[in-house]
Amino acid sequence: MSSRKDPPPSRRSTIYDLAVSAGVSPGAVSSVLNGTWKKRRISAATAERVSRIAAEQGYAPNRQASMLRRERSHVIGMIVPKYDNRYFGAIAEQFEAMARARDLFPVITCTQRDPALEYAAARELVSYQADCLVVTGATEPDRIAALCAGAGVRTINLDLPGTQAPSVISDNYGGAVALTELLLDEAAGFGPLWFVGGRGGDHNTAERLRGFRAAHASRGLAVDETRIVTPGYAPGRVIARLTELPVTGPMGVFVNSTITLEGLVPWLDARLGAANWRLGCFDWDPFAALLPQTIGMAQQDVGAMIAALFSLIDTPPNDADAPRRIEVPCLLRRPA
Amino acid sequence: MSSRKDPPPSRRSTIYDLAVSAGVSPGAVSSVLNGTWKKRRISAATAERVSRIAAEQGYAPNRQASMLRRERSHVIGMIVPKYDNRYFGAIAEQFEAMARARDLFPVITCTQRDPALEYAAARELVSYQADCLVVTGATEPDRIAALCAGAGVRTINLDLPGTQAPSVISDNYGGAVALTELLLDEAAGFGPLWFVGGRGGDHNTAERLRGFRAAHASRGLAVDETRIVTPGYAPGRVIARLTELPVTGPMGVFVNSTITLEGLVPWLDARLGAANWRLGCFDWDPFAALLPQTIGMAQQDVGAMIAALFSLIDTPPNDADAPRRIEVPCLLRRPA
DNA sequence: CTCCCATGCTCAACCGATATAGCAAGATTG
DNA sequence: CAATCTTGCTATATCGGTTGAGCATGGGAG
Repeated sequence: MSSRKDPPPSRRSTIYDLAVSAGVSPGAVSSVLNGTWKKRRISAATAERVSRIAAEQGYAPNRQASMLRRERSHVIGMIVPKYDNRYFGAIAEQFEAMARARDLFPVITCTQRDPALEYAAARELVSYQADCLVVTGATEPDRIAALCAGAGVRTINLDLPGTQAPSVISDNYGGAVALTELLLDEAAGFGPLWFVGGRGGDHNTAERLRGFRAAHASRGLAVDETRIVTPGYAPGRVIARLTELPVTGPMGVFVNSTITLEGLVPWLDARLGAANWRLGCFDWDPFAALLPQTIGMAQQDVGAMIAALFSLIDTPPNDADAPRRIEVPCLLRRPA
Repeated sequence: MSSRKDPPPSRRSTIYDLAVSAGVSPGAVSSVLNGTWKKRRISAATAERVSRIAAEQGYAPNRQASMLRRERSHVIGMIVPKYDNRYFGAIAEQFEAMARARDLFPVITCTQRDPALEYAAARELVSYQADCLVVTGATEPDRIAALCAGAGVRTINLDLPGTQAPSVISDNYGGAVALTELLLDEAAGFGPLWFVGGRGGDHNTAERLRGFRAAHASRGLAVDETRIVTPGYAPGRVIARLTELPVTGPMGVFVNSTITLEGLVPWLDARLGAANWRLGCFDWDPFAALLPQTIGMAQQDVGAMIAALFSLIDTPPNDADAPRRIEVPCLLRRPA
């Protein structure tokens, strides 16, 4: 029959309830449920009985109490700017999966590219006793690193590097060289290349621009400096700047993010006609890859980046004075 | 000079440290920092002094300790299937933003469309004492609702409805009617429409199919049952099924998700040629909207859905026996 | 001058799990 | 048969905030 009505339905059960049901002490219950029972010399029979009763009552341990007492919380935090593109989406998904595989509890929070929110979110995650915080694409990673250092929380930067903590980033330079060379090959008839999107001060944009220039230099080609347009990633700002410039005729464009591309495509189609421009984009999107103008996309290797990230997390930071920087090569994707 | 070396750098400071620094009791510090100091008759002067010292020492409260003692944790959990499309990305972002605006701590976890992981993640969030759990696009929402009911945690279903808890979903029927009518208008020359993607048993697919049929019926058109292909959302399975069918000539396709579409586009382009097919898609993606074959997209109104979700969260569930279902109209988007 | 109340705090008992120290009973050894 | 070891547990302090109860002090009323 249904013995489902026995436990008080209002409050969730604790190890004390289980202890009463099982006729043992709360300490014994605790050690059974957290797997330390062999070390604590609880008999297999008792362990089995307690586990069974816990399962029957649908017991779920109170992590707050557990974390309060334990040394490490097993929470691993991540802040991420947005979920509106495949790159950060993949980062979040794979980070979660790898964290779970290590029995860590991942807490990801999205900061909307807002520096104040980035900092506030980092504070929150410190309050939640995260053992480690992964700072993704942050505008001021070092400020967050300082905050966490004060609280004894490890930080690792992802996507954009910092100087106070180890960083895992893409080889933006190499990816940009490859993408630029592809554009120079395939969009040769579309005039000197444009470089569109990103912030000038931003490390990734600077590196990609360096690659863009290097690819030109290696072919003895000059870069048209008036065609470098980096007023930010937001399409609105990019288009506003482009509108001020004499944009006519065929265009070959190195687009610095899918976010920028999203607004750029309809604008260029309207301005030039669909046949009169070609693009290469840093970052990959499956539908953007299918656009007739797309020549190639530099896909950041999220799998390798997250693997590198966890290799840093797993190995203790033996030299505090030399924050490492790991650069992961990009994958150049071309339409099928 | 730098008084930064005074506190022990190893451990983070607690209210007890602050109490010593400020010359008051830990209880007073607590009430100052959590805003209950007026009610507890702490003087403004003391409150200010304590706050200042806390800020100076970079104090961050231990949420675990706080949650352990408090009645409500202020944690609000969400499980979400994937981050690889705009729909769930927008859901996650807007959920976070609204939760934060209410001073709740959102914890979102991604379950990879895996029923076992959905259940495990829900258990975890119960262990983290979430006050409320939002179950998004779950295959077995009622199983999770039962789990949470046993622990006294409220649940609300999102995207896919359940019977044990209130649900906020799109008006899939209405959206499908509108999208089908658009296809019947604009892809009239492409033969009887196909309906591709989704699981037959899935509530959303069933509703969209109902809308698809209704739009045909209202024009006196017959639906070709052999052209309804719903072996799941994964492009691989859809293409495998299509490959068995006599797919030739022009096609007009109602695509049941951007995930399906992602694999379908290159396949149809290769099979039919880019000019010989048209699509309407349930769910929106900015780049998919730019494909030359796209006639329209039914965009689920995430803003309205999340608003409805929080209206349910904010209002107590007065009638436990009648779980409400809120259906939010979709937005029909057409290429510019 | 006493009574009463408001003010501004302190005290201490929690919340639930963890971990160290230790106790009782039986098995083994000399 | 005492001494020692092993087994299988219990008792309890602790993690860091929170919160109801309560204790001084000072001002005003009677």
